[in-house]
Amino acid sequence: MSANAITPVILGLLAMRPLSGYDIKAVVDRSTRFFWAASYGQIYPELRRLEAEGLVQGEDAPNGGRQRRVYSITPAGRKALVEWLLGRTVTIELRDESLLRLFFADALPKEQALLLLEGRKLGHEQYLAALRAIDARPGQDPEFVDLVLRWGISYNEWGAQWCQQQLDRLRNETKAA
Amino acid sequence: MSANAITPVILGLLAMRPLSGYDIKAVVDRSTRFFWAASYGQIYPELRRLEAEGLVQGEDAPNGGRQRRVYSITPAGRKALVEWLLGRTVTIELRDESLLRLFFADALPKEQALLLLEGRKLGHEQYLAALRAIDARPGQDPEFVDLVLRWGISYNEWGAQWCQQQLDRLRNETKAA
DNA sequence: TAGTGCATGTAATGCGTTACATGATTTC
DNA sequence: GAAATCATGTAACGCATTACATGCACTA
Repeated sequence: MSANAITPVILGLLAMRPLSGYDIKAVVDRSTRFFWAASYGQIYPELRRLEAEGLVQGEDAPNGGRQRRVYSITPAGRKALVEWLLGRTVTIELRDESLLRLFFADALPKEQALLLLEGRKLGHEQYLAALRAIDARPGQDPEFVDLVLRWGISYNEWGAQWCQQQLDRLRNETKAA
Repeated sequence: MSANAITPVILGLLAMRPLSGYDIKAVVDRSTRFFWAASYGQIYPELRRLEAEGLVQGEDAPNGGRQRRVYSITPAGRKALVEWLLGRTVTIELRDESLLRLFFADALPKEQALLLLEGRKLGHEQYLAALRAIDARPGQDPEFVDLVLRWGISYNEWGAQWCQQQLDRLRNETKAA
């Protein structure tokens, strides 16, 4: 399997149930997008490539006159998915602009630098609200899908708390000095 | 300032001290790389562009016969940096392959799925070791640079603990069932 | 004198996003 | 009948990484 970034996403989602390219995009936008995004420009060509490799199989399933092609995973596709799941992890990339700002915040007066920390805290809280809205259906999802959602919630709770702690610490230092 | 991804990194680092393109790459590889990477292919062209815009200023500073050009930030560059620092944050992207695996781990037998969680925990612990090695010089760095390093350490501590908690929980559930 | 580190730079490549085009169906 | 949603697909664009090219200086 010569993979690119969405390959495992497609195989992983199709391993749960058959989906069209459109469906895949919609599911990604509600789930993995938080740590792994995807666009049509990747999905459709990749579905065709995976079908040519025999890892997925497409079937025309129009809704009335509206064309629609639904893909299922093949046994070979399942095998490729498991191999990827058990292979060695490489990518743990974090691209966090708010953290970058914090890193350079010494260029600001202390007051304004603390504002950046408050902004970051707010970001975590908003993210948290979005994830909790998704969490409205307990027990609906497969166990590990749910686990990752919990991760997102815990991470943002932790992140907001961390910001608050640092705000308290830095404000005390300022006062003490 | 028409900015791309490394623009603020360059301005931010030059606000601390003058550096060559080579230096910038080296500093990034030891610091921001954990949440914001950079390559020569970005740095050198961008330095020239920023110089043309008057945000940085280069000066030839050869080491013997070895050419070398050191850049400093200009007042206009400092202004642009502060604007970026106070502007609105957008990018909070997480691209975490280990999380993606966890998300699809229902495709594996429970035993192997738990192995993924253990692998993630190990990843956090290794990351932690790398960050603690950097932490060997307390008080050497500017306050907020240090803050971000602390963030990295706390984040990985939290992440490893979270993995352990989930491992305990999932193992108990399996036993109870 | 061979290898490593300092130092700059570009061309090719790969990749993903954005924007656009098309058209049917459902909903208000 | 307009707007939103379903549905597929591609071309252009932007951007960053990789690989390569060059050459000096130090050190083992």
